[in-house]
Amino acid sequence: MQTKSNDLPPSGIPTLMDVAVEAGVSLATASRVLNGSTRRVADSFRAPVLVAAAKLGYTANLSAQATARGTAMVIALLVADIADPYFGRLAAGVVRGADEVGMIVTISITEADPAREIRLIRELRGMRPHGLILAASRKGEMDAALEAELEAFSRGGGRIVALGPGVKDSRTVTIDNCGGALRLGHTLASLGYRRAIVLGAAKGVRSSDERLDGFTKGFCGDGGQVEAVYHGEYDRDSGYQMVAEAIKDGLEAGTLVFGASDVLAVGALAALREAGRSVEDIAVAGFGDSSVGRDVVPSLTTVGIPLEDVGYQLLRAAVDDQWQCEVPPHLDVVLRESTPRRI
Amino acid sequence: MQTKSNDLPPSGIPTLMDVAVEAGVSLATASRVLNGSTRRVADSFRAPVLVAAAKLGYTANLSAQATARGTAMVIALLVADIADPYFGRLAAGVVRGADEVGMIVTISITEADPAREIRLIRELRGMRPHGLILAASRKGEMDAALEAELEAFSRGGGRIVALGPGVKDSRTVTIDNCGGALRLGHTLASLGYRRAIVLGAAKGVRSSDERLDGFTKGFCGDGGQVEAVYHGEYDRDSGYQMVAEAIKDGLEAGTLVFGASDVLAVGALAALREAGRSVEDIAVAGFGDSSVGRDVVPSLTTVGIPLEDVGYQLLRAAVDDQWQCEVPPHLDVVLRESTPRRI
DNA sequence: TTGTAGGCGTTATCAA
DNA sequence: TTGATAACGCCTACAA
Repeated sequence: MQTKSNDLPPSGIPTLMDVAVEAGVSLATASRVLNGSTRRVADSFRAPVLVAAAKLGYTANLSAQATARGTAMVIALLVADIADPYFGRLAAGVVRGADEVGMIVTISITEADPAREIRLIRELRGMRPHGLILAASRKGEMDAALEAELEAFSRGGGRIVALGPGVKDSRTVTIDNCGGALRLGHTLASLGYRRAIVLGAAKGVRSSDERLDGFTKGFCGDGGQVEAVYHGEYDRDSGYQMVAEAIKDGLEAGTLVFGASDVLAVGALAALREAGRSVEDIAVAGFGDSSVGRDVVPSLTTVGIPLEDVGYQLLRAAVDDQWQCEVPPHLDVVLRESTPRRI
Repeated sequence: MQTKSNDLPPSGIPTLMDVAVEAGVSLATASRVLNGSTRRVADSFRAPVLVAAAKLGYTANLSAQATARGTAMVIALLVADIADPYFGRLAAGVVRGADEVGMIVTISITEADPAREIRLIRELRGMRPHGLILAASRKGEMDAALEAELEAFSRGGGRIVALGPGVKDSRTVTIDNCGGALRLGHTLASLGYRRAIVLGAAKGVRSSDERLDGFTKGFCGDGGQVEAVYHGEYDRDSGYQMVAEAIKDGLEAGTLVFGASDVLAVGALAALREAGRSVEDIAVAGFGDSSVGRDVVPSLTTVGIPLEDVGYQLLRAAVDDQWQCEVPPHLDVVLRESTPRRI
């Protein structure tokens, strides 16, 4: 039919060349009509190409496209643990946004291990992704090796987006931990609470520090007093332990327990229940509004984080050409049964 | 220093060529030592290449590699909703396995929408991924269009892995819903329960049907009796509604409520609590062992699914050359407070 | 064992 | 506007 003989894709998958031949146009023309180009092509050429592509079931080879363009339509997302619903919700927002702009999201798990994170970035870099989203909660300072790796990525034209400040060469999206916790402290003080103990992750974990600080500001600024600060890990058992210890230390009736994360608060609830102390006696509040807070008994007062929105913002930061730092989303206090009114 | 002048990577990112020049060897040699090849190269050549690569911070361009090889070191994972911890845990297993073999995982969300799923597969196909993992719970039969899309992928040399049977040209990994539910029914009957009502998702959702069937077999085979079957959605509110209705229909003391999923059971628990009925009166059991079951009060009896292992198996099925169907992992019954002994 | 050269599927430059 | 043709970065027969 044409000069070239192959009519059916020889190797299984039709290529742009197959389409061009089938449509009787040049490779360049086929490329222009099928894959976004600024240049216009006459309808008399455009139509047959479209027809041929549809008939052959053509799909652009993204790898080839990426090699030719020098960058792939890929966003690499790094989280600490995708089994954790916190990161799951975040990832959902990222993927939704990526879908809107025709990007593909790869996902990698750092396990909160800096060395691992570096290795992953190095591997990922090989894909020449359009953007790199760092959402693994980082403890402490940036490693020099990490910085070098990021610098290399950025020098290659990739965009770096970080959840939380402190990453060089990056656009940053923030969660207003401090503000949310402050409002929580304020609200609870206004409910009549005057004494509190607070539970955080290890010292130096930023989100924990911010939440503890914010809570303290809000609570104390309104007449409350923080009587003890415990540090552990961000997990349920740790919350349990810390409160068990607090009980041993002697916990006055009417005290409020604030956990810097919902899992901490849930652990606290369990410890209190086991010790036979009710919410009328010792109240509990958490942070994050993970789904468990709704189903636990008593249901948990907490601060909601619109994680999916945050994920979406992270993605926009990665793809928008003229992006500018938005104000972090407002975090709402969610009052439930675990903090009954005291006055 | 060499014939070619460029010593520093001109465009930002060093290429294999840069490494070869720096090391004073041919492109082919550099390729062989850096990127896996069966051929051996003398140490006197290997060393300088390694040094040069390290010095330049070389990373293979995965896209170029993929175009050259015709297939990318990528596994495309499709789930219904990554914000759902169920899929989150599954994804964690997939990613862990992928990491072991140096593969990258892309993640896409079907929202349980078949049309969307087809579109996604079509897009993904362009990446020439090594494998495609279909883990979005499918309701009903396979669409012909989907089948065509999968066939095209498979014809191009890609491997298809599905969670649950019914997908053509695919390797299948199964969750033993029926067996797990059967054991649960059996166990509860042996605890003294004799009457039950069961809560499922919509008729036709396979996992729900299997769990309901299995439970019924186990429970009735052991002297129990299923008195009513309710169908709704796989979510908490639906569980709440169905039980609220059941209460209206009249729920005898001593009855057991089995929800085909933990979220259903948690909703059931809430409805019972609101109606002032305790676990001593009406017991509840779920399926899946999602984390909420541990923290809810009373804690929830359920069947554990090792979802991360399942994810890992899915990945192995995608990458192992001589894979063979393994027996599905054993699901353990997890007895907790929501089903106190009746005898 | 090493190097040369052609090919992978696209894009982009530059004449026509 | 269209169409050759040279990149893009890498792999791999094939020849040395």
